[in-house]
Amino acid sequence: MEDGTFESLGYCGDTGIDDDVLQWDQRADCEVRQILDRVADKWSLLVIALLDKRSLRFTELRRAIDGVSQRMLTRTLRHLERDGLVSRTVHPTVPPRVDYELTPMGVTLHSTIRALVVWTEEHQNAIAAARAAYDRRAAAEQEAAERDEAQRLAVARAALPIRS
Amino acid sequence: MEDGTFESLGYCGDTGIDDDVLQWDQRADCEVRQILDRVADKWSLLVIALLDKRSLRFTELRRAIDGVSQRMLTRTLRHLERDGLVSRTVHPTVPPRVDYELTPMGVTLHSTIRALVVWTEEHQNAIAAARAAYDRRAAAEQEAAERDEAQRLAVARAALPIRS
DNA sequence: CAGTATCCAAGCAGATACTG
DNA sequence: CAGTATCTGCTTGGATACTG
Repeated sequence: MEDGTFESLGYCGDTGIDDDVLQWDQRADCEVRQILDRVADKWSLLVIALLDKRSLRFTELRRAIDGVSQRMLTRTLRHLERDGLVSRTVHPTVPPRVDYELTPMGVTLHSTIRALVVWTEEHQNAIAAARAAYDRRAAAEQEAAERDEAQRLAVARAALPIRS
Repeated sequence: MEDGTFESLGYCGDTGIDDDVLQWDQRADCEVRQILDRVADKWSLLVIALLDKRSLRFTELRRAIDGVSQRMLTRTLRHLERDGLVSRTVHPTVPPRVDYELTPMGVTLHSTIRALVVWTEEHQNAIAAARAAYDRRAAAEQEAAERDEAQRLAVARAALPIRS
């Protein structure tokens, strides 16, 4: 079984420093990181959103999500299950049937996430504008640099003796 | 210049389907994804948190964050700048001085993120417990499987004629 | 100081094949 | 059906060296 997530905490534990600004950054963040990593990965969010409406079977999720490979869906579900956000119920029938549903904690997480979604919806235009502006500036600079370069080259060539 | 983030949207655009559950999942998420990816990556969160208190110079950030390589810090800052969350001010002095600070939009994002941080702080115990429980169950199953295997092996060996 | 450029290793994620 | 196992390419991120 491939894994990860066990040793990947980085620096946690109590740092004796708490010097400057980094109070919650170091302390809280090492916890927050893991949750965020869970929340933010490509599929978790989709799964949580889907399961918020009703419990679903493995294949229903697979079909609903579209781009996901069964490997990734399995991994995602295992992680969510491990974190206590999703519960997994195996019905011992033939063929086997497995239902996934949000735990109460999973539901509260989903409503918290909604705040971020709302923020995003409210600001997506501003962000798109910012990006467009940034890219425009970058392109302009790029072009300017190329003009400069051409200039320098032309000057250098003119300064050299014509070689045959 | 290495990049990414430009072509990485996956399927966006209007899907004519809106069949089932996946209304906001497909539509909103393809926008939300990019923001979340920004918010969730290893360093962005730290940078935003640090800059929320006061504007900082490149090296101040570098020192404050500790584990970050200058390459990653630069990338992170460029991304945040492109999204209009952080502003970059170059003072044409010698040696050069560059200040980074949160834009108004960056500030609102930070307060939104706080909700997630709060959620995490409130639930981190529950999550830790869930993980411990999960790992315990997994370990137990693992062990059981190994006992079974040993059993089967012993039986198989007993059933075979003693060779030599 | 504040970067950019290049190289390289590790981990993530997809495709495929197999199983209870 | 609901997975696990394996192989592999590609992206991500760190280390290092160089520049305006």
